[in-house]
Amino acid sequence: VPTTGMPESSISVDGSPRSEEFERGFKDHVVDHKDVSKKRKLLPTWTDQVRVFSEDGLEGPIDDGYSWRKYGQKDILGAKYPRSYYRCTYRNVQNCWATKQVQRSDEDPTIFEITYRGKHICNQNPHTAPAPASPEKQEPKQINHHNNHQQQQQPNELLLNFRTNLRVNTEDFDYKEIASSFSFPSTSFECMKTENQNFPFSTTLSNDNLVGSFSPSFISPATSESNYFSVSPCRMNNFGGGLHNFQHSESDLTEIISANTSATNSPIVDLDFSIAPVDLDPNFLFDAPEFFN
DNA sequence: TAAATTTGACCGTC
DNA sequence: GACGGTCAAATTTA
Repeated sequence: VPTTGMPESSISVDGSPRSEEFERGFKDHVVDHKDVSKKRKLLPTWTDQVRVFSEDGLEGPIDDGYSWRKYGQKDILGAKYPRSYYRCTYRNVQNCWATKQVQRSDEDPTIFEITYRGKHICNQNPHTAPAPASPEKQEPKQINHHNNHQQQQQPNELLLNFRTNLRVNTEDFDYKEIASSFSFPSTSFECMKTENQNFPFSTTLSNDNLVGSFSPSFISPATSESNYFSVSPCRMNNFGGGLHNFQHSESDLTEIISANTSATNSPIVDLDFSIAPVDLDPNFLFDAPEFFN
């Protein structure tokens, strides 16, 4: 299959199509593949980790609010389970280029790592999105939602998700780009601080390696199972939702943050998730206007 | 019958 | 050449 004219060429840095690029990509079917590759790398990318409880009998519907169409599956070297590739159902209709990859964890098959790439620009109604039949048939949906202006979730739906899933959220973002222009939302910080005792972020992200800004306890909390960070989903929503829009990374920094919403070691979950998400703090600083596209 | 999924092939990167 | 990501024809599902 010739890949010329691949519409990915129209993807802008933040995952949103730029009209002129879009038109050019379709009219001329001219693609600079190097350019495509660069832009792919620049797409905002973040990762969620989701645990599915099969024992509670709730296999779904668990939905992240968007409609996805599977377009591929690959066996990954060194991984027990194949990786599935999904794109937005409305890719062609609404030119929404959001994609995600679902990889089942080797260590714990109930955990799915979902890597999102690109932001949804489609105008789909989250509550009319078709629900997956089961976590086995289709990947589980993450419990935390990177809420932005396009995605909201009803409390009932959240409740269902929390009952069915265990966790989680990770973020990878371009510290290089945000380091000088970005400050954490004060509200989220405050939440995390009070809730997690000592939120270990430095408010100045200025090192070559962002992970270095985290305390060991942040990366490897004293939980029994794994490297997950216990924090309420509501906080992670704010935190992640704020951050993932700023991922323009060419570095592949991954797994910076994980939230553990396990019923066994995070009893605060049920208390917290009903709290309405807090809007981005007005002090949140942006340098790049295209963040808002 | 339209939409979604499966799956082998293709392509770019390393 | 190996690997990961994507395409699209074939197949399945609703």
